[in-house]
Amino acid sequence: MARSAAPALDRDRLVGAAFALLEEEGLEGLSMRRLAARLGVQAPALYWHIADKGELLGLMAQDIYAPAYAGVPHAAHWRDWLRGFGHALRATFATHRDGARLCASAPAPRDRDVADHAARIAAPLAALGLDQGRALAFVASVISFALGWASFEANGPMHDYLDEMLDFDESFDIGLKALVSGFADACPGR
Amino acid sequence: MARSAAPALDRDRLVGAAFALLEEEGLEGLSMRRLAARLGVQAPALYWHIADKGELLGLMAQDIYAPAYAGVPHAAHWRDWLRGFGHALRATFATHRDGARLCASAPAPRDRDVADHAARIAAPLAALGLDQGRALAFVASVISFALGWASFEANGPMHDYLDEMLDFDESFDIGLKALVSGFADACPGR
DNA sequence: ACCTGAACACCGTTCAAGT
DNA sequence: ACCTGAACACCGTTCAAGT
Repeated sequence: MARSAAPALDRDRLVGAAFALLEEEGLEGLSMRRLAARLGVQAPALYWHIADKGELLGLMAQDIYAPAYAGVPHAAHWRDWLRGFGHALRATFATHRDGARLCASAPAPRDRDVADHAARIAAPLAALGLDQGRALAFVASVISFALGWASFEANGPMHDYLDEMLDFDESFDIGLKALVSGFADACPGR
Repeated sequence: MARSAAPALDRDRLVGAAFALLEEEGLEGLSMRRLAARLGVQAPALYWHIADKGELLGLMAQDIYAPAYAGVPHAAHWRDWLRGFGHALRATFATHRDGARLCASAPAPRDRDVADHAARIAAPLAALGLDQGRALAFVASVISFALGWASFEANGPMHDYLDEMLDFDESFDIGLKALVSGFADACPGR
């Protein structure tokens, strides 16, 4: 009953090593060949487990976004939830080197059930009384802002000067607060 | 008095051809070798006119941003100016294929006088009564939002679904309005 | 089922050498 | 001053072949 040896690789080991490589070398250093070398394997071996580099980036992006959704503290109002989500996004982008750039360049997942995905994303806001249309629009706005801010902070055209002039954390907070409280105008009633 | 022939290349021709190539092939197709081929020249010739690909991307990013600043309609209030700027940014990102991705990935210019640059950016808002600190923070927020929105729209994790659910132009407008009107809270007095 | 070896069609960049 | 030829050190990906 000798079973054959377990495969050396699987998707989890692959993605894990990719994150380690990203941390050490940054996004430009994240090549399939280097990843293979770190795993003690030849580059083509990776293609048994994933279709192409785009899929790898997509898996990594999911792992970056996931804790942001999971990490939003309980909120009594959808505005509080959005603010919490914005801060969680900023934190998760900061956790991984080049995290925002990776998420911006990762292709959208192919096979995912997008309707289901969108429903899950809108769910926390729907539970707080927001219709799905507005919920998605607001979430999209907050993600865009956080994503854009991280890109801008990393290498925007006036980074050097802003670095002296501005507290990035505080200014992000101001922008996020403004964005979310401004959503009130787009909501009837309250 | 026979003068030597004019050089075949200069920075303007180079950047112009780069934009044409970008339009046809997208950001992944914008390689130094293809650019050289389109100009009827060998790749190393490009390096006489620019230091590296980063500099080329930086020049292109400037040409993308510039009309956004120039195209903001006259405004009586800094909030109107910011909204106009946001729409101008969205328009200019849409004008060039992969415009936002290019701007997000272009390295910051090296030699520029950043203090002067920032002062010029803040100037229209300063003329409308805003202090430079807030002016920069607000401009940074609007750029981040527009940049992030364009990235998100291009290949965000829920693009396919949003495409059916959401009018991107309208939702951008809602987000921009929310952001700008929310800045009132960060301003004392009015 | 899972991985290797060799190859294909590319990159950005450097540098001596030509004119 | 401006450009070529040849090279270096890489890429992502495919595919027959091995085990």
